Amino acid sequence: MTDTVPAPGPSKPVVARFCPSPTGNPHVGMARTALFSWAFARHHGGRFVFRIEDTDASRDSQESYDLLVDVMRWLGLDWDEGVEVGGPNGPYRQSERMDVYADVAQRLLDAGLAYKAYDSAEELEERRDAARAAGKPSGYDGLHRDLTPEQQAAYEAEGRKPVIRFKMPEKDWTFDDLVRGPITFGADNVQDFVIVRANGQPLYTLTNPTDDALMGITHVLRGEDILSSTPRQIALYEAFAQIGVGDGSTPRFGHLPYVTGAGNRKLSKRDPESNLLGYREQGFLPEGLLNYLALLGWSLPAVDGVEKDVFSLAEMVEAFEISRVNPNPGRFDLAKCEAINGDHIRLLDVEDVAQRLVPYFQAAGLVHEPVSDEATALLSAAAPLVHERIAKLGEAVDMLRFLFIDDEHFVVDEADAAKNLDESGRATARAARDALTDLESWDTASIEAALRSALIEGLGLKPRLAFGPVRVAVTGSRISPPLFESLELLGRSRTLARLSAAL
RNA sequence: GCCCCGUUGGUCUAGCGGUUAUGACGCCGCCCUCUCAAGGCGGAGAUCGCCGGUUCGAAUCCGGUACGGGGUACCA
Repeated sequence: MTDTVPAPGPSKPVVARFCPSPTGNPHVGMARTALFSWAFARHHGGRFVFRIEDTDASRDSQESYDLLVDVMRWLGLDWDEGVEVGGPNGPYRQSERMDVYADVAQRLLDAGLAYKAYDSAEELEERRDAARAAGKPSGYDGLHRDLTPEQQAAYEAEGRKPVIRFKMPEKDWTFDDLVRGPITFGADNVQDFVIVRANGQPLYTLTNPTDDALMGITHVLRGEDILSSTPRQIALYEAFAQIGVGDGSTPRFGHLPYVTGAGNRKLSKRDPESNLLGYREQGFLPEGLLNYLALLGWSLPAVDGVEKDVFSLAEMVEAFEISRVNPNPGRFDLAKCEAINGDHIRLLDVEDVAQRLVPYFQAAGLVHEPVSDEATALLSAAAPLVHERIAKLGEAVDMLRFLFIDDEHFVVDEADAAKNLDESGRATARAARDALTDLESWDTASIEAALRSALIEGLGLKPRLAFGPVRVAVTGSRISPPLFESLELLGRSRTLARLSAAL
């Protein structure tokens, strides 16, 4: 359980996968699972498969599917095989593979490894309650395990539709979890389970191992929530070996801890906090979000005793050792996520920042489609002013609004105006206007020199008091990007107009 | 009820039998400074869930126990 994880067979290359079901919005826990599985595959030079498990028509949606693909691409977690890109083991949407599952189920039935069970929901519940009351595990009791053809016919005659249950071999189940080490489930605690519903639809319990076997998956990294279904899947693999589904091997399993939210609960799809799209809308960088998510349960090994918590995907791939994954759940801390994201923004070239800002300014209606050369130039010139001031791209919009907004829509924050543009503030603004009116050269250095001379030397003001009124009058807020640079970008006429308007 | 997993400052995390228990986020203070940030420096904050055991020595190994989480579906 330390160091490199051996592949199941000798020199068998790693094949990992991510296989969400398309329900609701993509969430952060999902992204973390995808990231770890992806990083594992990439670290070992293996393949990464992206499959969609849409076997539950009542919960799955096309919209959710589209979002999933979109978000994986946005994150930059590329897949070698799977949905949208195809591959040798397709199709990769389970809804398109129903014939495969029907065939596998039939073969399990034929081999006597599964059976039809006719229990009604009420009967099952009754017996479950009884077992519970007796202090025993509450799974299926195997009542219909060995029905005779006559008994089956009798149930059929009653009009009962059978489910197909897999016949669990009676033995203890031990597997060596990639992140948790050896885990054992006693024979009594893993009962026969349903693999095909009464209406003929296969369940996850069947489709997931079937596809993993058929797609040659060697390492299954998934959420802790399905840890306890692992013995069933292992049993199924052993059955597959008998009926010739897959290559007869069983993958290794690793169960990743939860990402929890504000309480201590697993972050669910319904928590707004967990919505991946929300992070994109706010201006999280994929590299920032992924970096933070990586930190939830994993860390880059220290080099010379120095721990590094801001890193690139490439660095993660290089160092990603599954044995370093922490088994205990981690709470999603938005403040830290933002801090890490801010670090990544600062790591970007300014020009890159300017480009990435475009969609946010468009969404705010400050830049229009198609993007004009002027807008591009202004954004490029303005990006340096906010580059180290934002933690999320979206924050740049408010900071730079004064530059992009047309003069009719420009508004000054009332509270800030009240404080900074009182009588003396207006006098300061007037002096600033006068000093700037005939300035020879409209550039940052000249503007600064002129204002310092007029306001600090001329009026004898402290810098803080001198520039406050100008800042509020021109940018609309007492908090702004650096003043002189801002004025240069705004231009002389607009600057003067705003100063005048403030008087 | 039964089964499984987990437990190091508020949060994340390092640690693999001997450390003044690591770092990050957050918080507080100072410096820088035209505001806000960024950056720099410093600080507070952990009897490593608890009880026993092994050992010269335990956050690290073992056993209990408490608490938290998950499963126990014709969801995944």
